[in-house]
Amino acid sequence: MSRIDLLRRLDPEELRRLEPETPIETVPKGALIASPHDGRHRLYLIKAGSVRLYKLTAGGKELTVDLLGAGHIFGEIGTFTTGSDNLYAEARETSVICSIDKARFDRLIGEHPQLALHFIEIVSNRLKEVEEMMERMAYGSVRQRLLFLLGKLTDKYGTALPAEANGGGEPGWVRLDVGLTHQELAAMAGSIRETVTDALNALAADGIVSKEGLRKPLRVHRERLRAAMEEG
DNA sequence: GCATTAAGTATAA
DNA sequence: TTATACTTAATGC
Repeated sequence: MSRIDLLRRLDPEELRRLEPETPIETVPKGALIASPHDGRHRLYLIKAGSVRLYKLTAGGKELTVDLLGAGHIFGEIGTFTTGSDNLYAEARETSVICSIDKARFDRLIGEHPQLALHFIEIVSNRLKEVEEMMERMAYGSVRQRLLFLLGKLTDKYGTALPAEANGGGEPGWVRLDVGLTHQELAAMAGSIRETVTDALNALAADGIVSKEGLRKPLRVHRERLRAAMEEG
């Protein structure tokens, strides 16, 4: 959702100057990077790896809100935020995270006003995406919601698969290498595991997705997925 | 192995 | 569609 590197617009010289001021740390898989309780109001930039953002539901369960990869940003500084409050951020794999505090962010914005515009752009895109999600969630069937979710995830994390890599040598497949269980997909799509299992199997029967194997990445056929979403 | 977790199925509500 | 429950498959210790 925020697949834009906030700082990429700075010239290399600026970045070098900023380097010593923005702590870069390597966090191991499974580590908590930020939580609502740590009181660390910072903006985080993912240099490498991937991060899962989640919040706790009333029932105490974790609800995955978003998955982020290299170049994405998240966090909250002062009154600016890239998402809702009460978010936990967990490293899904060993990741390199760089963070910036409010004072430094403010100064950066002062020195590079274009960064503020860029920041707004990122937040706007996110808002747009969330509204689209709400619409789908409210009016679509589980199949539709799942298609939408898979589409989003595929756009963000899909890696194109060469035609030869597939059984029939068919082109157009994309590998979706997110370690999400049916359980998690269900929570994200507002359904339950069993229904997602069925829906996913139905999609597989329709040739929209295909399984590489149990507990292996899913493959998604972008065009057919788009077409299936059109069908309402 | 044995326990734990994920996924697949079945059946009732 | 969802809830409940049971089976089967993988994975980690």
